[in-house]
Amino acid sequence: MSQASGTYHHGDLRAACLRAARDLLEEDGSAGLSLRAVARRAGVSAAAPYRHFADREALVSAVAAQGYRELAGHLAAAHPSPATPGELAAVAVAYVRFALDRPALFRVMFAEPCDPGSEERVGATSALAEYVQGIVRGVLPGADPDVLATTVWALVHGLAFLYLDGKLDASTPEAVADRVGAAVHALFTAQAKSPAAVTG
Amino acid sequence: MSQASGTYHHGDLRAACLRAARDLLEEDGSAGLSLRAVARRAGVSAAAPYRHFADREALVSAVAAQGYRELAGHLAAAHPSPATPGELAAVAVAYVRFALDRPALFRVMFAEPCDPGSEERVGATSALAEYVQGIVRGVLPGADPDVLATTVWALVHGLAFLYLDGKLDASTPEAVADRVGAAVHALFTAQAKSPAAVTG
DNA sequence: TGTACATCAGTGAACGCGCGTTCACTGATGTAC
DNA sequence: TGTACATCAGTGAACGCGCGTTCACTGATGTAC
Repeated sequence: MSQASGTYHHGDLRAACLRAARDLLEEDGSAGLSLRAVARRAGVSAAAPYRHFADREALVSAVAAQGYRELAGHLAAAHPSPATPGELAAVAVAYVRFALDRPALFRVMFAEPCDPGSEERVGATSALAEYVQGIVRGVLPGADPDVLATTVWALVHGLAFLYLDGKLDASTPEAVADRVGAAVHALFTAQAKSPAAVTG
Repeated sequence: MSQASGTYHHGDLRAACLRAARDLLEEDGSAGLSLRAVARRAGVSAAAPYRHFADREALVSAVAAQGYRELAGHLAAAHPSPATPGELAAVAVAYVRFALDRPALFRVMFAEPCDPGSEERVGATSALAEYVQGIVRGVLPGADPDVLATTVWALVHGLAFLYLDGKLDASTPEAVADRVGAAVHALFTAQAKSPAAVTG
């Protein structure tokens, strides 16, 4: 991914643009994410990115899609196939950590209604949704996986945003992990005892 | 608020600007929210808004603060002082409805880390946080209100975003209310049975 | 009640800026013979 | 192996645009005497 070996003229400009976009995002926020700024940072003329992206929108969608794939990778790394609430909590913590470590990217990923014109982006988001659903199905086979999966996702997603907005204390990784873990456990405790509460 | 009675030259331009900003937001998304567009829509010269807002940032913060106050009002209207999980669920549904009815405003409210320079905005957000905490304290006096309040808030907030992003079916108000209510009940069922799951 | 004056909300022209996008071009790469 | 040619990634100049913001101004309002 970062080898930049297959160079034509300049190198792999498409990858260089995506990298530049990621850097700009974390430095200046989404407002700084312009095609011209990306070209400047990649050391290339303003028109060069048009060889690889149809327009600004396409660049943004590609960045978001990359973010979705990275997020899925991080979740899998936290636990490849969680089967208990505790293991699922570890995945939840990884989700929130991802948001805290790449705040601007995370915001771009969820800032706009998903542009249905970007196949790459649509595919990446639905893959993530199915992945979350699969995890929940593994942890709690009895419940309606669709309903419960979105409930868990909502909880974790909401925690991520509240941390990002400074509403919760994110000063230490431990504090974050404790709170996220406790929240997930609370939900699954309820499910184990009375699944009808969510499925009914 | 919308009486526009105390007119000087043009009317209450400050209120007119806020209204124009709200309209633009829902029509064009946050990208369309420029000072010039607001002035145009209010039927006034491009420089006029500067009599009421220091800069664009101030206008955006004022819009967000107005949103926070409106949201608090909607929650209170759903139930003035919820004391049971069922009543709290009604408030949660109102929260999600607010987001679905004013998607662009909701996104502006939570799009950026709260600018600490805007007293109005900071005040409105912390008032909302305390309000949520107060509700949870009323519903479940035994638990640690801070921890549980943020957990509930996160769940509802996350549901709002997933609906906004089209990840959940928002086609009928009933479907939304059912899912939101079920999610809140799940969390509180767990709390009633084993509060240590969240507080510990 | 009438006049003189201070206040200040809104005007309109102008500034410099960075943006997205286009265009004819250049020059390195890869291919056919 | 060497030459001719097609391809196409990247150039650089240019376009028109809307933006935020400033400035000297105008003219209605409200106040002091």
